[in-house]
Amino acid sequence: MALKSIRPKAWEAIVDAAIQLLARNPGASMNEIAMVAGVGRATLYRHYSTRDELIAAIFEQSILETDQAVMSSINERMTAFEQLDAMLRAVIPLGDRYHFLATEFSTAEELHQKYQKELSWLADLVHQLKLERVIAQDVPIHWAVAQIDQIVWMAWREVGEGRVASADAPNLALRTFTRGLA
Amino acid sequence: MALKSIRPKAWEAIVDAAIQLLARNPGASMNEIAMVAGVGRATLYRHYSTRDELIAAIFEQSILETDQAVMSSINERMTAFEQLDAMLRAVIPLGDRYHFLATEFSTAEELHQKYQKELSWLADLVHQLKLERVIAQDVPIHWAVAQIDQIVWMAWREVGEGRVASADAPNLALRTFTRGLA
DNA sequence: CAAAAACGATACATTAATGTCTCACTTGAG
DNA sequence: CTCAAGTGAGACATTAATGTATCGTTTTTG
Repeated sequence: MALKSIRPKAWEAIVDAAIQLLARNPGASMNEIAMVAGVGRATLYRHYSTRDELIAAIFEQSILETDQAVMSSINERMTAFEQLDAMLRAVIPLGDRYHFLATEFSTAEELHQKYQKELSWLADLVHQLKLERVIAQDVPIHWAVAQIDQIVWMAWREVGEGRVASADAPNLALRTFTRGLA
Repeated sequence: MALKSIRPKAWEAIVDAAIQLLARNPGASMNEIAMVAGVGRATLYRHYSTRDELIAAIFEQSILETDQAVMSSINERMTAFEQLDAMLRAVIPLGDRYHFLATEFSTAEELHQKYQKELSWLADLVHQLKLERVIAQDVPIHWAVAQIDQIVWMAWREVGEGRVASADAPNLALRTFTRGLA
């Protein structure tokens, strides 16, 4: 039963293509997505019968992947600072997926709640970073959370454009977040 | 001849509404824009006969306003650091306009060149900030420029959402840029 | 006040995307 | 090999946005 399929399953290719396109251009059409996924438009609709359904699937997938990446790179014995470091290293390569969450696509209530849960995790991390004196007390939590979002997306993009080596990106991001560019 | 019109001219209301909407949602329709501008859809088309034309006008207007705001708040005798400070104070209230530039809307060649000119101004500023030792030498210029873009947009948004006082925003932004959140 | 310009509302053609459906073909499991 | 499931191509209806045109009314200007 193992080694079933050499090439990726259709729905994986579709979700990948959709994330890739929609993260950069939220108006991308189903046609474009199907083409980039290397799949007929009809097939796309067989898997996700509406656009909203596709977006919900992407959302779910994005949360799953980033969550998994973060959780498997973190353990209880780490300081908050070490967790931030690990989190950046794990998540920056998934920058497009991460950014898809940050842009809060659909207005569906269920998705919104899952997203809020993710955000509150980040807010907790920021709170602990304050306790560890990594972050100053007077920085608004929302500001710090937003800054993390932006830096992850920036790092992913700069790597994608070839302006920063992928090995350097997490260091640059962590340093920019804590110490700024000075 | 003075005191001609009490209420703002139509094209101003249109451009304002368009910037406001398109900065948040690049897919906003001409209908929405007209409604928010408090103007009939036909009137919108009388002023800007295509969507692209409207976008070009917004682009031009955004460059004009931000350029003007920056230039009138800066003089030759300032250090680069002081210029950065002044620039943030001047530009953050225009965050939506600024962000409109940063997202590089249309693919028209002429617009792209004007935008590049703006970017190179920023790159120069970053270069001087390095000479003044405000920014570390090993930070990629693109990274610093992108970080300024993001911080301006973040600051404007946080003020708009009421999470940060408008008086605090420029300080927070400047500090985050140079010293990070530590 | 009177002519001219601008406006709102509305109808209309056009275009592009969405979502449905059918049919012929490929592929994989038994 | 054979059958069933999945696929690609494409026709089709529907919907929403774009852009054009007309008409009666309001606003401005001289």
